[in-house]
Amino acid sequence: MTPDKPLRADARRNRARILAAAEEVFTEHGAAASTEEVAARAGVAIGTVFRHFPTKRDLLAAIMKELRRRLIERAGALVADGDPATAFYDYFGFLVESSANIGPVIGLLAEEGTEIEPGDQIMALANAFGALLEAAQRAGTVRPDARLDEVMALVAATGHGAVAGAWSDDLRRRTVALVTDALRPR
Amino acid sequence: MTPDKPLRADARRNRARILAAAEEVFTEHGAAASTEEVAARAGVAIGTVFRHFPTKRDLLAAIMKELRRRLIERAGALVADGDPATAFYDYFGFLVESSANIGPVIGLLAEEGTEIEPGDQIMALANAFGALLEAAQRAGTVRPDARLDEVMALVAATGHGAVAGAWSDDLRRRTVALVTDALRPR
DNA sequence: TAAAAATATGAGTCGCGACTCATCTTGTCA
DNA sequence: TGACAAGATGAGTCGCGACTCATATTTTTA
Repeated sequence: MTPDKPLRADARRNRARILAAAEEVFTEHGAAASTEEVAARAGVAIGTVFRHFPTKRDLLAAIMKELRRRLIERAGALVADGDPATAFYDYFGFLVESSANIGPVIGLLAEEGTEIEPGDQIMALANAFGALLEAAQRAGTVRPDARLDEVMALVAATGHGAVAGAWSDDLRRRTVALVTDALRPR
Repeated sequence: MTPDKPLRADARRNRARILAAAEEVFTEHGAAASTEEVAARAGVAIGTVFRHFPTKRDLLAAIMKELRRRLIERAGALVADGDPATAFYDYFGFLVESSANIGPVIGLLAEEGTEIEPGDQIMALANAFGALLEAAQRAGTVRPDARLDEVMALVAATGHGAVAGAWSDDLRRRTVALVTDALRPR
């Protein structure tokens, strides 16, 4: 992987700027924002954006990949040195909040129909989250019959709701509390 | 309200056809589907669509209004002659399933930024749902501290998740069960 | 039933946004 | 430092989809 020739210095810098700008722009205006705006925000000509990401989809995919990497990293950190009894719930809340970033992007991608990535990153995320879940179940803070797919569905749902519905911080907190309550043992 | 002159017979028929076609098309392909496709499906020229709904947004709004009307109607029916102990949960499930229709439409509308309707229909829905909630709380099947806004947030969340994530029927059922579990008294 | 009014038609306009390419600029390396 | 290749530039192309309007058709009404 990544045996690609090393980029020239300015190219590397521009690529990073574009990614950062794109994340901002798409988070603000949704994935329908124009590539031109990304270029402007990055302080770069539009041709440069297309040199690095031949397609708008490629650009979106790159952002998603980066976001997922961060999510997985965080999960890894929690697995390594979080308190098993609470790490799961911490991560749950973290994921829901992150959805505010991922949400709009996923939205359009889903609408456009095609799949983005050959799932190994998704698998990595699922594995990490699964580890947190099991640890919490062993620690007795999550009901033992809760399955990973259900829990992930809950995260996705709550995240989407938080994004689409523009919930207040307070409402989001209470809703997450209610949802995670469903996962606690009786 | 609606003091509008009576439409000509063919106009009334076409308007209905367009609405039906639009609901189908937007449900299938999301709100990004073209107006031309709606016209084709309705068996009508594109100009006719724009005569009835001067803007694509108007068309979407009309569909939303119709959907909401149905939701409210159903709630009213349940308030009138459902079992208070279970009607709330029935309606919860009904709403989540309906989201499969509403979801994509809401999505784009939210993304486009503007509000759709001066909320009285929303209020009517909230009131009806609130009545079901209170009845269930009196009947002791919903925890007394659950607030209406939280419950609506849960519905929205689960609905969105179900749409965006393309959950299987089974997964959706289990997830709804998990969520509604959070609402049962301990 | 014939004029008048309402409605339907669909080719055409317009703007926008993804993507290209001929040309210019800059980093790299001997 | 010079020359060459990698990269940057941005005006221009292309397609698509929302919306218009002159003309044709249908319903209504007197």
